[in-house]
Amino acid sequence: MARTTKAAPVRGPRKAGPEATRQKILDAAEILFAERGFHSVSVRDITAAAGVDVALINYHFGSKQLLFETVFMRRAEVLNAERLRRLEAVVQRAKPRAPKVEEIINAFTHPLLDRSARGGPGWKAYFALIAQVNNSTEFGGLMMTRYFDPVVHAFIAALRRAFPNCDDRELYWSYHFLSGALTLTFAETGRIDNLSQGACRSNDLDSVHERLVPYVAAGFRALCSKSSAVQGRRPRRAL
Amino acid sequence: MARTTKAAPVRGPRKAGPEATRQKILDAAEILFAERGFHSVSVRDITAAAGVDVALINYHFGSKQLLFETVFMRRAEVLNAERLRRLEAVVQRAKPRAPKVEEIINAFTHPLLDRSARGGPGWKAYFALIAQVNNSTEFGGLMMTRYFDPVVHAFIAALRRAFPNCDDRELYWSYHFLSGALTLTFAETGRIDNLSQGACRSNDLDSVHERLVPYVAAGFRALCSKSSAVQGRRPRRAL
DNA sequence: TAATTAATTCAACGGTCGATGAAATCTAAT
DNA sequence: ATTAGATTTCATCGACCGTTGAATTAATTA
Repeated sequence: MARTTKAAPVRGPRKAGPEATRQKILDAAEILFAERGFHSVSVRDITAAAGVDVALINYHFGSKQLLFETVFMRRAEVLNAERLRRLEAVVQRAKPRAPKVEEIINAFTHPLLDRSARGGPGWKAYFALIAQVNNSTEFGGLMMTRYFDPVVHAFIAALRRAFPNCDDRELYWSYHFLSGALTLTFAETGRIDNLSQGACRSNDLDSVHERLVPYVAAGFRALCSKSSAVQGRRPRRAL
Repeated sequence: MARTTKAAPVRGPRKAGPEATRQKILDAAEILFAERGFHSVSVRDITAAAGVDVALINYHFGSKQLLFETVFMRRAEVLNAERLRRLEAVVQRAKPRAPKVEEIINAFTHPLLDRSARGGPGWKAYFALIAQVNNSTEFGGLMMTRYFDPVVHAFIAALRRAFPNCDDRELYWSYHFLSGALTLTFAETGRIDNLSQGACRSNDLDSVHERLVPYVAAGFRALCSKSSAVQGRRPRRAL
């Protein structure tokens, strides 16, 4: 099994070493999982791309599945820390009032879209992976909940104060729509490029963000503003 | 190879026959692909669930990949026909004015959400499959474009008349956000159930639809109404 | 330097994968 | 009933899967 002793070398930079191996495996796995999904990537694909021996995945991570979860977790912690920090900053700056909806949404989305746009290929692959996991019946509910629930709850709490008369269900469904729009953006499937015949580009994340924030903010306001938008909308004609 | 002669038996109901075999395979494949994804389902899984011999997948469909595309195509044609019909009806009824945005969106989404809610397990699985494909880097851009572009172009055209002064890019991005929100809904991952601690249920598609339409309509209006929402919003502070 | 442990390499395990050729069975037309 | 063709069954192909034990090398400690 993997290292059972001596937490970490705690030594300065070294020529190579086990930690470098771990990172090479994680980096290669991240990109391959993002491109082709968990099941269609073999451990031999990963170790070949990382330039290491096949046995090292099981030595360092225990199994292919645990490697997958390690990939997923690695960057989640970095992200969540910054998202909570930004959210807190926005809330403090607006006190004693609630922040604008756009500011709350931006605190939630900017740390993601900014890294996908400018964080390098590792981050780009990571978000493409998130897009797959979020929409998969197999992993979706469990893994996203495990790693991202705290930050989402903080996000919802901030919005709850911005819409004090709003039923929680409206907030949750509004978040659900934001989540779908955001993760499809991460996937960068190229579909919008085909559809618009080049007028829009999947990888132009700054353009997406510029539009996502007002779009979603308007959606939140439509559902969550005081007089519940859904209840008294119209005689509830058949869907 | 598969049937090369005699287009179809063109005979009344029969006890079994090759067409029944084809349908049993398609039904089993649809559910398994939706639950676990293309690569983690084996042809033996499918033929076992369908109660037929392994060799029949290659005999009737040529390969596992072609079976997948047949599953994808089978219900797409039915859907697109009804969506175009509904859109046309909405446009005709509103003449000479453009229909309300909500009506256009509803013509696009209702045929999908209604079947996912009340069409039986085959339809439910089919939409979960769509959710996976739409967000996958591997298949997303190509397959969605191949099978759904015509209806999306008709949908965009109707919205273009509802927002006559709107740049096409705003329309395409707005559609992109709708697509993401809609397909995450199809996935029914159970995430929103966890997040809301039961207040919202992934499988309550009527509640989602009630909220999706006004949410998305508000988003479209925010981006697409006359004075371009993005251009003159604010001094374009750094994202 | 010798002993100890961590890290890596190598070869192989049993199992499953998608696919297919040949034989058997069934159906339809003569 | 005979024949021809469509469909199904069966056995098996070579390739690849995730994982692991044993041997080897490198690093650390005594």
